Amino acid sequence: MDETLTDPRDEPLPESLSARDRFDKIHDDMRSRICLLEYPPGMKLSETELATEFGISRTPLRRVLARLEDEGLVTSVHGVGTMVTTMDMAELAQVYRLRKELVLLQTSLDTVPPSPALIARVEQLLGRAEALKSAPSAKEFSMLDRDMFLTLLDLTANAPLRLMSERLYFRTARIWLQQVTASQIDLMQEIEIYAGEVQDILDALKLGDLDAIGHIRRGHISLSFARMQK
Amino acid sequence: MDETLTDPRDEPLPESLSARDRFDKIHDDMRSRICLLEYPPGMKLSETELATEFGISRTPLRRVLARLEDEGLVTSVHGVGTMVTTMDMAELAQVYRLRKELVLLQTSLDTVPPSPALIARVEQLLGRAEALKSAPSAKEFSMLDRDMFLTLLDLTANAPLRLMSERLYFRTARIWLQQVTASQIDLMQEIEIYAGEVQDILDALKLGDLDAIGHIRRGHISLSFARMQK
DNA sequence: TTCTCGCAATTTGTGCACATCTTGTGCGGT
DNA sequence: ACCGCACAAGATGTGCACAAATTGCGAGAA
Repeated sequence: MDETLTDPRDEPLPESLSARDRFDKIHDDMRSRICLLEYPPGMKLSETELATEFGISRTPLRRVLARLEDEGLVTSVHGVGTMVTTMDMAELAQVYRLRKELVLLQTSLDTVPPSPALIARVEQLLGRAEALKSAPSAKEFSMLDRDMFLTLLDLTANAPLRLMSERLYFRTARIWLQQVTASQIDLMQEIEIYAGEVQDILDALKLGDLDAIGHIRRGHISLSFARMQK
Repeated sequence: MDETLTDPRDEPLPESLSARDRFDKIHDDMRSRICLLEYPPGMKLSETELATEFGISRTPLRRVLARLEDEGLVTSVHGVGTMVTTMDMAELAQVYRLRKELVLLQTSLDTVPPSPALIARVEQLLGRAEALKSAPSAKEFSMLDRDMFLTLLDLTANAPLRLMSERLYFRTARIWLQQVTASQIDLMQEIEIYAGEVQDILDALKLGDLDAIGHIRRGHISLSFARMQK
């Protein structure tokens, strides 16, 4: 691995953020790394290494790890280490069953009518989905799915629902990506199906039929999990 | 306030728990204090005072506060302090609307048939409810409602659903208690209604009709919130 | 009197050294 | 050769001192 002590990715880090902003940034970064399998399940994370990499001390980094542990992405054991969690099928099934229900609530509870800006964002996402057909990439696909999820989350104004849905999503996203990477799912087929789903959602958005969106997504989650199990 | 430096309540604390157990114990304790209005909304909490009271240093206590902040029970601001959060009606309404939906899932998603032990526990709770009629106490009522909630949570085996429902419950319980204490709700009336609800739930439990329980509870949550608003 | 500026007190956030716990390894006995 | 125990290495957990940030108070000028 490389020798850079400062964060080597993205922005050159504006060097003066509030403590809270620093925390959020590092948390999102770590979560992203875990969900994109940069830190695969079972991997041991070193507090001191991560601290020096982010240019902070162990104390604030431990707060990030504590939150990731609350979210179920890592587990820390005294004297042993901090490991990225894994998930068995039974646990995964529980999360998927719950997500299937919550996705309906996302388009029926405290909904906000889709703004033109939101529709434009989905159109952009559709473009990315179409582009993936000619250049398949599991990681790009995963990022697209994440952006799509976060975009559609704006359809509900119910803050607790948004928070819980987000946590559940980030809990399972990496497992799905892992299955794809292990070729247990045919990537090209998934992309085709996904592009079709985005198109359907976009049509429903333009019609303002939020209920339809909920059921489209529910069906997609259900089938996606079914394909994972086979 | 008194001068005791060690935890004055419950057990004499077995003095040697694992770090994780200590954390959980202090967290549950703090959450309980907040939900029973011992620490009312807006109250400023002192890290150093709490640390000395629990007989630990600020470092592990800060971890507890961080988790409570994640759960939305307190907020910490650099240079200002840590305050117990308050909730406006709009936010409260969002949580209640979501809880109304989740309570249905609790008796329809990954359900486990009610064990005789669980039924016996509910029968005990019914006894407590009846006893409250002759000796009304807002705090006792709140603790009864909490125990009832946690007991019925055993009807679902879906771990993520259990976790989320629990967090949402502890988020609103104190606000409800606050309204009762402020006499904006007639305590005696609430107890009567509640005892009736427990009886209905018990009957449904004995029949194994979980779906009925979901709708009984949903109705109760809905009406309870309606009475709060008036 | 009133407004403004600045300092001091208080509180949370951070860095670092040390305590505690687990695990692997190697030595010695059987 | 094998089993067991003790110790060392390395990880997380804790305590403490200091840094950073906000707020309130008070002195001084207009």
